Amino acid sequence: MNRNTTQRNAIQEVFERLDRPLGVEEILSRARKSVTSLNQATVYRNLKLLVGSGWLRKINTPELGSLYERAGKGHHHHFQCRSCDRLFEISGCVFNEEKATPPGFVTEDHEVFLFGVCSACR
Amino acid sequence: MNRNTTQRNAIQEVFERLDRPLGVEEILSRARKSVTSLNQATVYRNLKLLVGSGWLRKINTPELGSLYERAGKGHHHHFQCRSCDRLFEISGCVFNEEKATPPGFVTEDHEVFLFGVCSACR
DNA sequence: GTCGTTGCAAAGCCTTTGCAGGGAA
DNA sequence: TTCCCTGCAAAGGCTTTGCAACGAC
Repeated sequence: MNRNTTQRNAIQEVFERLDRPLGVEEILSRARKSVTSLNQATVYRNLKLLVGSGWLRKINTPELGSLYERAGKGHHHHFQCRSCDRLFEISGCVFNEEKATPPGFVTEDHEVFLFGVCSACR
Repeated sequence: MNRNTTQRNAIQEVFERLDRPLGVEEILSRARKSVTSLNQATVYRNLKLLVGSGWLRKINTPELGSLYERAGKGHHHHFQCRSCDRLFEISGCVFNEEKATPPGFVTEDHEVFLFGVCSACR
Protein backbone atom coordinates (compact mmCIF):
# COMPACT_ATOMS: atom_id res chain seq x y z
CA MET A 1 0.00 0.00 0.00
CA ASN A 2 0.95 3.67 -0.31
CA ARG A 3 3.11 5.17 2.40
CA ASN A 4 2.98 8.56 3.97
CA THR A 5 5.94 10.63 2.82
CA THR A 6 6.88 14.21 3.49
CA GLN A 7 7.27 14.73 -0.25
CA ARG A 8 3.77 13.59 -1.06
CA ASN A 9 2.30 15.52 1.83
CA ALA A 10 4.03 18.68 0.63
CA ILE A 11 2.56 18.23 -2.83
CA GLN A 12 -0.93 17.66 -1.50
CA GLU A 13 -0.68 20.67 0.77
CA VAL A 14 0.07 22.88 -2.21
CA PHE A 15 -3.19 21.81 -3.83
CA GLU A 16 -5.16 22.23 -0.62
CA ARG A 17 -3.81 25.68 -0.09
CA LEU A 18 -4.24 27.08 -3.60
CA ASP A 19 -7.28 25.15 -4.76
CA ARG A 20 -6.84 25.75 -8.50
CA PRO A 21 -5.32 23.83 -11.41
CA LEU A 22 -1.53 23.73 -11.19
CA GLY A 23 1.32 22.77 -13.48
CA VAL A 24 4.33 20.67 -12.59
CA GLU A 25 6.68 23.64 -12.43
CA GLU A 26 4.53 25.55 -9.98
CA ILE A 27 3.85 22.49 -7.86
CA LEU A 28 7.55 21.78 -7.68
CA SER A 29 8.66 25.25 -6.74
CA ARG A 30 5.96 25.68 -4.13
CA ALA A 31 6.39 22.28 -2.55
CA ARG A 32 10.14 22.83 -2.38
CA LYS A 33 9.52 25.55 0.17
CA SER A 34 8.71 22.81 2.66
CA VAL A 35 10.85 19.99 1.21
CA THR A 36 13.95 21.58 -0.28
CA SER A 37 15.36 18.37 -1.71
CA LEU A 38 12.17 17.59 -3.65
CA ASN A 39 12.95 16.25 -7.09
CA GLN A 40 11.03 16.74 -10.32
CA ALA A 41 10.80 13.01 -10.93
CA THR A 42 9.23 12.60 -7.53
CA VAL A 43 6.61 15.18 -8.38
CA TYR A 44 5.75 13.39 -11.61
CA ARG A 45 5.55 10.05 -9.84
CA ASN A 46 3.32 11.41 -7.10
CA LEU A 47 1.05 13.24 -9.51
CA LYS A 48 0.52 9.99 -11.36
CA LEU A 49 -0.09 8.17 -8.11
CA LEU A 50 -2.56 10.79 -6.88
CA VAL A 51 -4.42 10.71 -10.18
CA GLY A 52 -4.56 6.92 -9.94
CA SER A 53 -5.92 7.05 -6.42
CA GLY A 54 -8.60 9.54 -7.43
CA TRP A 55 -7.24 12.44 -5.42
CA LEU A 56 -6.20 14.46 -8.46
CA ARG A 57 -7.47 14.90 -11.99
CA LYS A 58 -5.24 15.65 -14.96
CA ILE A 59 -6.31 18.40 -17.35
CA ASN A 60 -4.76 18.52 -20.81
CA THR A 61 -5.21 22.11 -21.81
CA PRO A 62 -4.84 23.38 -25.38
CA GLU A 63 -2.40 26.15 -24.50
CA LEU A 64 -0.92 25.50 -21.06
CA GLY A 65 0.05 21.86 -21.30
CA SER A 66 -0.92 19.43 -18.55
CA LEU A 67 -2.30 20.80 -15.32
CA TYR A 68 -3.65 19.01 -12.27
CA GLU A 69 -6.61 19.81 -10.05
CA ARG A 70 -8.26 18.17 -7.06
CA ALA A 71 -10.69 15.51 -8.14
CA GLY A 72 -14.25 15.03 -6.98
CA LYS A 73 -15.59 18.43 -7.86
CA GLY A 74 -18.15 17.18 -10.32
CA HIS A 75 -18.43 18.10 -13.96
CA HIS A 76 -17.16 21.56 -14.77
CA HIS A 77 -15.15 23.51 -17.32
CA HIS A 78 -12.16 25.81 -17.32
CA PHE A 79 -11.31 29.38 -18.08
CA GLN A 80 -7.80 30.34 -19.12
CA CYS A 81 -6.69 33.90 -18.55
CA ARG A 82 -4.44 34.94 -21.42
CA SER A 83 -3.01 37.71 -19.26
CA CYS A 84 -1.77 35.78 -16.22
CA ASP A 85 -1.92 32.32 -17.84
CA ARG A 86 -3.81 30.82 -14.97
CA LEU A 87 -6.59 28.30 -15.31
CA PHE A 88 -9.81 28.73 -13.37
CA GLU A 89 -12.54 26.27 -12.63
CA ILE A 90 -15.97 27.23 -13.94
CA SER A 91 -18.66 25.53 -11.90
CA GLY A 92 -21.79 24.42 -13.65
CA CYS A 93 -22.27 23.44 -17.26
CA VAL A 94 -24.62 25.06 -19.70
CA PHE A 95 -23.49 22.95 -22.61
CA ASN A 96 -26.08 20.93 -24.49
CA GLU A 97 -24.34 17.73 -25.56
CA GLU A 98 -27.26 16.43 -27.53
CA LYS A 99 -27.68 19.55 -29.62
CA ALA A 100 -23.99 19.60 -30.49
CA THR A 101 -23.66 15.95 -31.47
CA PRO A 102 -23.70 15.22 -35.21
CA PRO A 103 -26.29 12.73 -36.41
CA GLY A 104 -25.08 9.15 -36.15
CA PHE A 105 -22.47 9.98 -33.53
CA VAL A 106 -22.63 9.07 -29.85
CA THR A 107 -21.21 11.54 -27.36
CA GLU A 108 -19.98 10.16 -24.04
CA ASP A 109 -18.21 13.17 -22.68
CA HIS A 110 -17.17 16.71 -23.48
CA GLU A 111 -14.73 19.38 -22.48
CA VAL A 112 -14.97 23.16 -22.77
CA PHE A 113 -12.23 25.74 -22.49
CA LEU A 114 -12.89 29.48 -22.32
CA PHE A 115 -10.15 31.97 -23.06
CA GLY A 116 -10.06 35.60 -22.06
CA VAL A 117 -9.16 37.84 -19.15
CA CYS A 118 -9.87 36.99 -15.53
CA SER A 119 -11.40 39.41 -13.06
CA ALA A 120 -8.09 40.00 -11.26
CA CYS A 121 -6.31 41.02 -14.47
CA ARG A 122 -8.96 43.41 -15.68
CA MET B 1 8.71 34.82 -50.83
CA ASN B 2 7.69 31.20 -50.53
CA ARG B 3 8.69 28.84 -53.30
CA ASN B 4 6.79 25.98 -54.79
CA THR B 5 8.28 22.69 -53.68
CA THR B 6 7.23 19.11 -54.35
CA GLN B 7 7.39 18.46 -50.61
CA ARG B 8 5.00 21.24 -49.70
CA ASN B 9 2.68 20.36 -52.53
CA ALA B 10 2.57 16.75 -51.35
CA ILE B 11 1.65 17.86 -47.85
CA GLN B 12 -1.09 20.17 -49.08
CA GLU B 13 -2.51 17.47 -51.32
CA VAL B 14 -2.90 15.18 -48.34
CA PHE B 15 -5.10 17.77 -46.64
CA GLU B 16 -7.10 18.44 -49.76
CA ARG B 17 -7.76 14.79 -50.31
CA LEU B 18 -8.72 13.80 -46.75
CA ASP B 19 -10.29 17.02 -45.52
CA ARG B 20 -10.09 16.24 -41.81
CA PRO B 21 -7.70 17.10 -38.96
CA LEU B 22 -4.42 15.23 -39.31
CA GLY B 23 -1.42 14.57 -37.12
CA VAL B 24 2.22 14.82 -38.14
CA GLU B 25 2.69 11.06 -38.31
CA GLU B 26 -0.21 10.55 -40.67
CA ILE B 27 0.71 13.53 -42.81
CA LEU B 28 4.25 12.24 -43.11
CA SER B 29 3.38 8.69 -44.03
CA ARG B 30 0.75 9.72 -46.57
CA ALA B 31 2.83 12.43 -48.20
CA ARG B 32 5.75 10.02 -48.47
CA LYS B 33 3.74 8.01 -50.96
CA SER B 34 4.41 10.80 -53.45
CA VAL B 35 7.73 12.10 -52.11
CA THR B 36 9.61 9.13 -50.69
CA SER B 37 12.51 11.18 -49.35
CA LEU B 38 10.24 13.45 -47.33
CA ASN B 39 11.70 14.21 -43.94
CA GLN B 40 9.91 14.74 -40.66
CA ALA B 41 11.66 18.06 -40.07
CA THR B 42 10.41 19.25 -43.43
CA VAL B 43 6.87 18.37 -42.46
CA TYR B 44 7.16 20.32 -39.22
CA ARG B 45 8.64 23.29 -41.04
CA ASN B 46 5.94 23.30 -43.69
CA LEU B 47 3.14 22.89 -41.21
CA LYS B 48 4.42 25.93 -39.36
CA LEU B 49 4.74 27.82 -42.62
CA LEU B 50 1.23 26.86 -43.73
CA VAL B 51 -0.22 27.87 -40.39
CA GLY B 52 1.60 31.18 -40.69
CA SER B 53 0.26 31.80 -44.16
CA GLY B 54 -3.29 31.05 -43.03
CA TRP B 55 -3.69 27.87 -45.04
CA LEU B 56 -3.74 25.59 -42.00
CA ARG B 57 -4.90 25.84 -38.42
CA LYS B 58 -3.31 24.04 -35.51
CA ILE B 59 -5.55 22.23 -33.05
CA ASN B 60 -4.16 21.29 -29.65
CA THR B 61 -6.37 18.44 -28.58
CA PRO B 62 -6.58 17.14 -25.02
CA GLU B 63 -5.97 13.51 -25.95
CA LEU B 64 -4.47 13.34 -29.44
CA GLY B 65 -1.76 15.96 -29.27
CA SER B 66 -1.42 18.55 -32.02
CA LEU B 67 -3.44 18.11 -35.19
CA TYR B 68 -3.78 20.36 -38.23
CA GLU B 69 -6.78 21.22 -40.33
CA ARG B 70 -7.45 23.49 -43.27
CA ALA B 71 -8.12 27.03 -42.15
CA GLY B 72 -10.97 29.29 -43.20
CA LYS B 73 -13.83 27.06 -42.22
CA GLY B 74 -15.27 29.44 -39.67
CA HIS B 75 -15.87 28.78 -36.01
CA HIS B 76 -16.54 25.15 -35.22
CA HIS B 77 -15.74 22.43 -32.71
CA HIS B 78 -14.38 18.92 -32.79
CA PHE B 79 -15.47 15.40 -32.03
CA GLN B 80 -12.93 12.77 -31.11
CA CYS B 81 -13.84 9.14 -31.68
CA ARG B 82 -12.36 7.05 -28.89
CA SER B 83 -12.65 3.97 -31.05
CA CYS B 84 -10.70 5.02 -34.14
CA ASP B 85 -8.95 8.02 -32.55
CA ARG B 86 -9.90 10.31 -35.38
CA LEU B 87 -10.97 13.91 -34.96
CA PHE B 88 -14.03 15.23 -36.80
CA GLU B 89 -15.12 18.74 -37.47
CA ILE B 90 -18.48 19.70 -36.02
CA SER B 91 -19.99 22.54 -37.95
CA GLY B 92 -22.02 25.11 -36.11
CA CYS B 93 -21.78 26.17 -32.51
CA VAL B 94 -24.55 25.98 -29.97
CA PHE B 95 -22.41 27.19 -27.14
CA ASN B 96 -23.50 30.22 -25.16
CA GLU B 97 -20.33 32.07 -24.19
CA GLU B 98 -22.08 34.67 -22.12
CA LYS B 99 -23.97 32.19 -20.00
CA ALA B 100 -20.81 30.25 -19.29
CA THR B 101 -18.60 33.17 -18.34
CA PRO B 102 -18.13 33.76 -14.60
CA PRO B 103 -19.00 37.24 -13.33
CA GLY B 104 -16.12 39.68 -13.67
CA PHE B 105 -14.43 37.64 -16.37
CA VAL B 106 -14.22 38.53 -20.07
CA THR B 107 -14.38 35.71 -22.60
CA GLU B 108 -12.72 36.30 -25.95
CA ASP B 109 -12.81 32.81 -27.35
CA HIS B 110 -13.74 29.23 -26.54
CA GLU B 111 -13.06 25.70 -27.61
CA VAL B 112 -15.21 22.58 -27.28
CA PHE B 113 -14.22 18.95 -27.63
CA LEU B 114 -16.72 16.12 -27.72
CA PHE B 115 -15.65 12.55 -27.06
CA GLY B 116 -17.49 9.41 -28.04
CA VAL B 117 -17.98 7.04 -30.94
CA CYS B 118 -18.28 8.17 -34.54
CA SER B 119 -20.90 6.92 -36.94
CA ALA B 120 -18.46 4.72 -38.84
CA CYS B 121 -17.34 2.90 -35.68
CA ARG B 122 -20.82 2.23 -34.36
C1' DG C 1 13.59 -6.41 7.75
C1' DT C 2 10.28 -5.31 4.00
C1' DC C 3 9.30 -2.97 0.24
C1' DG C 4 7.28 1.49 -1.24
C1' DT C 5 9.67 5.94 -2.13
C1' DT C 6 13.26 9.18 -3.33
C1' DG C 7 17.11 11.55 -5.83
C1' DC C 8 19.92 11.43 -9.60
C1' DA C 9 21.00 10.54 -14.17
C1' DA C 10 19.89 8.51 -18.40
C1' DA C 11 16.63 7.70 -21.79
C1' DG C 12 12.17 8.49 -24.47
C1' DC C 13 8.78 11.15 -27.03
C1' DC C 14 7.76 15.15 -29.79
C1' DT C 15 9.37 19.27 -31.87
C1' DT C 16 12.85 22.63 -33.21
C1' DT C 17 17.32 24.12 -34.99
C1' DG C 18 22.16 24.32 -37.22
C1' DC C 19 24.36 23.25 -41.23
C1' DA C 20 25.76 22.23 -45.82
C1' DG C 21 23.97 20.84 -50.15
C1' DG C 22 20.19 21.29 -53.55
C1' DG C 23 16.61 23.41 -56.26
C1' DA C 24 13.10 27.14 -57.63
C1' DA C 25 12.84 31.56 -59.81
C1' DT D 1 23.05 33.51 -59.34
C1' DT D 2 20.28 34.15 -55.40
C1' DC D 3 18.43 32.49 -51.35
C1' DC D 4 14.54 29.56 -49.94
C1' DC D 5 14.06 24.83 -48.92
C1' DT D 6 15.50 20.12 -47.83
C1' DG D 7 17.66 16.14 -45.42
C1' DC D 8 20.26 14.78 -41.71
C1' DA D 9 21.76 14.95 -37.20
C1' DA D 10 22.00 17.26 -33.00
C1' DA D 11 19.71 19.61 -29.48
C1' DG D 12 15.54 21.24 -26.63
C1' DG D 13 11.39 20.72 -23.74
C1' DC D 14 8.62 17.67 -21.11
C1' DT D 15 7.95 13.22 -19.03
C1' DT D 16 9.29 8.53 -17.80
C1' DT D 17 12.44 4.99 -16.16
C1' DG D 18 16.58 2.29 -14.10
C1' DC D 19 19.12 2.03 -10.12
C1' DA D 20 20.97 2.23 -5.59
C1' DA D 21 20.14 4.37 -1.21
C1' DC D 22 16.58 5.66 2.02
C1' DG D 23 12.75 5.59 5.14
C1' DA D 24 7.83 4.32 6.59
C1' DC D 25 5.68 0.69 8.90
